[in-house]
Amino acid sequence: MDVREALLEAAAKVFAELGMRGATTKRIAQEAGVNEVTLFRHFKSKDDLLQAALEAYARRSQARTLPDHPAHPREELIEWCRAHYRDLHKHRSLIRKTMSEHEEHPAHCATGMQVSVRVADELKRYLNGLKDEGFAAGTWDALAATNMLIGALFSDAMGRDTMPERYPYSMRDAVELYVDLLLAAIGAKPAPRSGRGRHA
Amino acid sequence: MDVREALLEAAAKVFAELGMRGATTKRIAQEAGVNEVTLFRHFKSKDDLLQAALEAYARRSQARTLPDHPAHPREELIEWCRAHYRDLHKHRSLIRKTMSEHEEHPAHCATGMQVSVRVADELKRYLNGLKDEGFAAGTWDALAATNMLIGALFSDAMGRDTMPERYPYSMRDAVELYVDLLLAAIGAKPAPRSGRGRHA
DNA sequence: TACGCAAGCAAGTGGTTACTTGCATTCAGG
DNA sequence: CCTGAATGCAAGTAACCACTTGCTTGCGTA
Repeated sequence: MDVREALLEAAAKVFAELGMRGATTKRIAQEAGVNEVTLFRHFKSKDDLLQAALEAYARRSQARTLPDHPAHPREELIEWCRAHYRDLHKHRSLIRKTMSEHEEHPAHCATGMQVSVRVADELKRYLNGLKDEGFAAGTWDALAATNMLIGALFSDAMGRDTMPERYPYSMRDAVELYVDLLLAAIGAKPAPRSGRGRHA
Repeated sequence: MDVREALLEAAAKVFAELGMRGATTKRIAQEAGVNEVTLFRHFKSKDDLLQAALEAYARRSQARTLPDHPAHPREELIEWCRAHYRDLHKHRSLIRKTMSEHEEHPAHCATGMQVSVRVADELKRYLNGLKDEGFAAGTWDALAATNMLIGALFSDAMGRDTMPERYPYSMRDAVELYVDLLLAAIGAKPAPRSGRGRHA
């Protein structure tokens, strides 16, 4: 079923550009290189197609993992955040459109947001690990710290093109800046200066 | 010109619900309690009306100010962030729609984003003041810290209804949690415990 | 009273939308 | 060679869209 696959991909792309209302069946079919009628032979409605496309997107973006036991917090966090940031930035249009569908198509919205929820869970687990294994002192809330870091990455990835004046530093620097601020916030030791940055 | 005012308000409301494509002239006129033709007598096109409505929104949300010279950083920040968070949460639908218009209507998007840019400027100024006047030690980047705190507030306000599982704590607690994390991040003294929280 | 302005109303225009129908084409497998 | 499934194509339907036109109505003011 190559056609079905092409339609899902085309739907996601056109949806990212034009949103739910703007993504017409005609345009999606064109993008997929098939006849509009074929679209309706594979999916019973436009809504059905978009839902499937967003589910495929959510399934495709598998969870990036952080180590079960922290060893080099700064390096590990930076590498993970960089990967997460790349995903956010790459799919920023789709994410923006998905969020804005919350009022009219809550199901579509929820499907797209699954990714963020999984990502946040993973980071929270890791930060709790930092606390448990003595890498960070103090009485901070792991969930709040998680949401703060993910929120910084998210806002940066969403706002960098819509408000460039707010983000004069590079995307690469951004991740390090946020991670270092977070590490300071949770009272993390300045890191046992070992093999620095060996990230993709 | 009471009708014009009503149309601007109605346009913003309907746009927040349905987005640019969903906000039909018929629906906006209905919401404003006037005839659809009247809409076109006041604005030369739907695009024109929406642009004016977003400009009115941006103008209306005047800048909240932080003190020129910090005295009680924690209290001042919490009060200011609470006000900012309230605005974000109140207008979250409109903000989401505005952001998602970036590809198709960059002008509308830019107009709506002005608010955020002004808010970020104000916070950055204040954080630099904290550094200059010895309230916070260390070598942190004021812009990154600004974007981190605003990003946390923004993501929370946008995500609280679309991803409730990520935000089990109350909106009120959220602001304090983020502010305290930021203060720790920038090495702020735990505050000269004076007259606590006297916020609206 | 007469004028002019703002608004309402009914109708229409030309275009687009999601989705359907009927029929012709291609092509792989028995 | 025949069958059946997947696709293309042309056309059509009923609804909706932004926007226009022509005419009427109400109201303040000169």
